[in-house]
Amino acid sequence: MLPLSSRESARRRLLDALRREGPLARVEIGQHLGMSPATVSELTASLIDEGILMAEDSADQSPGLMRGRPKTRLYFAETLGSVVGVWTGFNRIELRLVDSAGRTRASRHVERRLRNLEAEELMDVLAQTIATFAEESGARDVKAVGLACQGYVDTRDGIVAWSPVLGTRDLPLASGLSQRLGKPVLMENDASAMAFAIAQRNADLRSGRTACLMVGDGVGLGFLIQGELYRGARFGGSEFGHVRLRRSGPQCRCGGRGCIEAYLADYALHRDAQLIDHRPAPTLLLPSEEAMSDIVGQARAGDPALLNLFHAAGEVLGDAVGILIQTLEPDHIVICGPGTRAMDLLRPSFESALESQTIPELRALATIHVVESSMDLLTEGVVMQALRDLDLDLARLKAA
Amino acid sequence: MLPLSSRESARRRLLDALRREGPLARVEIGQHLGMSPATVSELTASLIDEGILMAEDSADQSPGLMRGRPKTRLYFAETLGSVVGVWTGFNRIELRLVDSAGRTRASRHVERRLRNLEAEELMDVLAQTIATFAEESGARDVKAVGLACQGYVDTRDGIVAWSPVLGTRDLPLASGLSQRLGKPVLMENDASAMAFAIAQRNADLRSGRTACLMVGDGVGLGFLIQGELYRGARFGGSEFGHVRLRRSGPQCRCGGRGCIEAYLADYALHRDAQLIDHRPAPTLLLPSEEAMSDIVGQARAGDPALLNLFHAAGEVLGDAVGILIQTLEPDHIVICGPGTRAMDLLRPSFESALESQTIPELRALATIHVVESSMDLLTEGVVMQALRDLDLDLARLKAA
DNA sequence: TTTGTTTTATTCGTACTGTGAATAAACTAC
DNA sequence: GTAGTTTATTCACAGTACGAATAAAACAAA
Repeated sequence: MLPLSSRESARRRLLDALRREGPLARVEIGQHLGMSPATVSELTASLIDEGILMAEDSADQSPGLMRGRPKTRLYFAETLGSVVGVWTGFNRIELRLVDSAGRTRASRHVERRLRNLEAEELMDVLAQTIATFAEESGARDVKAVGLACQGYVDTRDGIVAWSPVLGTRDLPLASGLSQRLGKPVLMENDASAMAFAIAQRNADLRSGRTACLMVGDGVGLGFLIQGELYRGARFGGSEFGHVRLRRSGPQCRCGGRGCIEAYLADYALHRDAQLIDHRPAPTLLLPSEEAMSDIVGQARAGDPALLNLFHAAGEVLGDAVGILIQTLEPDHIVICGPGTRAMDLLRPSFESALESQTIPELRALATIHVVESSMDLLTEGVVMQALRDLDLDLARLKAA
Repeated sequence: MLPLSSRESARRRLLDALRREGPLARVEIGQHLGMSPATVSELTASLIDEGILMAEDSADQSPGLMRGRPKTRLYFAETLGSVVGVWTGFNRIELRLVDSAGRTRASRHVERRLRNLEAEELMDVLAQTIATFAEESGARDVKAVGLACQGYVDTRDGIVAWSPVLGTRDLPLASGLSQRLGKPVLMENDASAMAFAIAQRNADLRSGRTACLMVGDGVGLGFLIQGELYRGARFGGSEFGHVRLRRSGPQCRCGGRGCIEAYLADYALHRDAQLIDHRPAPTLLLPSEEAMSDIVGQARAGDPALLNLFHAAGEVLGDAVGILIQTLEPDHIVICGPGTRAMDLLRPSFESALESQTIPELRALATIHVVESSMDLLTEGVVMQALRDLDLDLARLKAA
C-alpha cells in the first residue's frame, strides 16, 4: 500500500524474477533486471542471510561442457512455508497450495454454493474448506491465505462490499477467515488476480498499460501499469462487468439491466439459450462447462437463434473494449477467461463494434491478446500477490 | 516521459510548490513538501546557482512584529523568460503569456476558425497569431509554446491524429509550429490541460486519483494520479467524449452516433435547441456564450422541450460518470468547463442515472466537484506543463 | 602438473542523495 | 548589551548503487 523504498522495490523485483523464471544465477538476475553485479551480490547476500534464498550446491551442476566458473543458482528456501490461494465462484471453490518459490504443490476444486449462507456460516464453511484442503495436501506450514472473488473487494481492509456470489453485503471476510484460520488472509478482486497471473507469464504485458478483461462466470477488469495492479480509491480493480451499455437490456445479477455481464457472462448466455427453447429460465448459477460447450457447439453448427446471442454478446464485448481503449489507452488488451471458448463466434460482431467506436489511430495502439485461461489460473495470481506481501513483511520484520 | 530520478522529482516538486504558492522561505518549502531543512538548503542552493531561483532581499521585509531570524523568500528569476499557452477551439483561439513564476502577463482570445484550412496554411495562421500576440504583449523572451486542443493529441511527438477543430489528420503540429516560431512547442489534449490547471488550484485533487470531465465545446477527460497526468499508450488523455453511450443517438462531430459529446457539448445542445424551433440546423460551430445562456434561460423558465434536452444530457452525464467510477474508481470526480453553467438543469437526471448505475459503496468513494471554469483556464494548464518541461531541460543541460 | 583462459562472484573505493544534530546567522524583546 | 527565537547552513553519517579491481572456480592446453 505505502510506496516501497528503493531497496524494497529492488528486492521485490529480484524475488519476482526468481518466482517467474525459477532458480537463477546472480549474473542472470543482473541481466534480467538491469542491475550491476555488485548490487545483485549485495541484495542476495542479505536475502540468503535472512533465510529467504539459498545458493545451489556447486556439486549438482549441469553437463560439463561449459567454460569458466560455473553459475551457482539461487532458489527459495523450502522452510519459508506455503500459501493457499482460493477463488470462490458462484457454485465452485478453487483451491491451490503453492510453496514460497511459486510452485503449485496441490490444487482442487470443491462444488459448493455460498450465496444461500449467513455471514457466520459462510465464513465457517470457507475456513473449513481451506483447512481441510491444506491438511489433506500435507501442508503444515501455511503462512497465509489469498482469497479472490467477484465483486467489490476492498483489498486493504479485506471487506467484500458486494459480490454476486455472496449473500451478504459489507462482509469483513478477511478478518473473519483470519480469526478462524489463525493466518493472515489477503483479498483480491478476481479479475485483478487473473490479470496479474497472466502478466506473470508474458513479459510484454508487464510493460506499459495492460487492461485485462476476464469473461466467464461474470465479466471483470484487471488493469496493470508497468506490471503492477492499478488500485482504485478503495476496491482493487473495478466491477467493469456492471457498466450498463444498453439502457433496457437483459436482466443482470446486480439488479440492473443491460450490464456488460448480462450479455457476456456464462450464466447470461446459458439463460438466454434456455429461453430460446422455451425451457424454464434456470437460476443464475454458473452453468457447467459441458452445458456451455453444448451451446457453443450448437451455435457453431449454425443454430440461428444462438448465433444471434453470440452476435449480440460480441457487439457488447466490442463496445466494452472500445470504452477501455478510449478511456485508458492501454498498450495491451487481454481477453481471457472461459468465455474465450466462443471467441470465434464473438469475433465478427466484436470487431465491427470496436471499429465503429474508435478511430483507427487509437485502435492501432492496443494489441489485443486472447488468452484461453480457466478460472484456476486465478488462484495463481492471488497466491503470487500474497507471497509478495509476505516477502515485504519479512523484510520489514528484519528491519525493525 | 522517461522516469525522473529521485533528485529531479524533488526538484520538480519544489518548483511546483513555488509556482503554486508564490515566493516561499526555505522552511516553508520543507513544511509543504516534507523535506528536511538540510535537503531544501541543498536543492535551493543549486537552483540559485543555476539562475533559476533568486533569494529575496532581506531589506524588503514585511512588518517588524515577528521574532527570530526573518525568512528569506525564494522566487523565480525574471530572466528565465516566459511561455505562451494556446488553446485552439472550434472558432476561437485563446492565448496566454505567463512568466517563469507562473504569473499571467497577458491574455487574449482571437475569433478564428481553423477547420477550413489546409495543413500548411493552418500552421502559418497559428504561428502568426502566436507571434503577433507575443509581440503585442511585449514579450521578448518567449522560451516555449504550449498548445492544447481537443482530439487525439500525441504529446510525445506533437502530432494531432484527429481533432474536430482541425481539418486534417495526423498533423505534425508541434514540429510545424516549432519550425515557424523557432521555439519548442509542447502539445497537450485540452481536457488534460484543464485537469492539471484545476488540480494546481486545489490540493485535495492532487492526492489520489482525480477524473476530470470537461464539458463545453466538446467533452474530454483528464485523469490525474497523485497530481500527475495519466498518460496512455500514445495520446495524453482520452477522447472520452466519443465513447458511444446510445447505439442510435444523435449525430456526433466524429462521424458516429450517440457519443457522450453528441448530447452534452455546447454545439449539440445548441443544434438540438434550434431543431425544436424548426429552424435550420446550424453548422457545428461553437455557439456563443450568449446563445447558450439564452437556451439555459429558456429552459429554466420552463420550456418543456428544452428541459427534455437537458434531462437527456444529464442522464448521459450520469452514465458517463458512472462508467468512470466503475472503471477507474477515482477519489475525486471533477465536472468542469462551460457546460457547468447548466448544472442545475442537468442535476436531477444526472443523479438518478448515476444512482441506477453504481452501488452505494462505490458511489460514496468519489467526491463529485463541480468547478465552473471557462476555457481560458485551459491555457494555464498547458503553460504549467511547459514550464515544468523547461525546468527539467535546464537541469539536464547543466548536468551534461 | 602447471599455466593460461573464461566466466562468475565479491570486494573496494567512490559518488550521490537525504537526514539529524550542531552551528551560525539574523533578527526582536527587554 | 544580552537573552530569546526563528531561519539557514554545515557537517558527519547512513543507505544505496555502481565501475573497476580482485578473487574464485571451473576447463583447456602445454
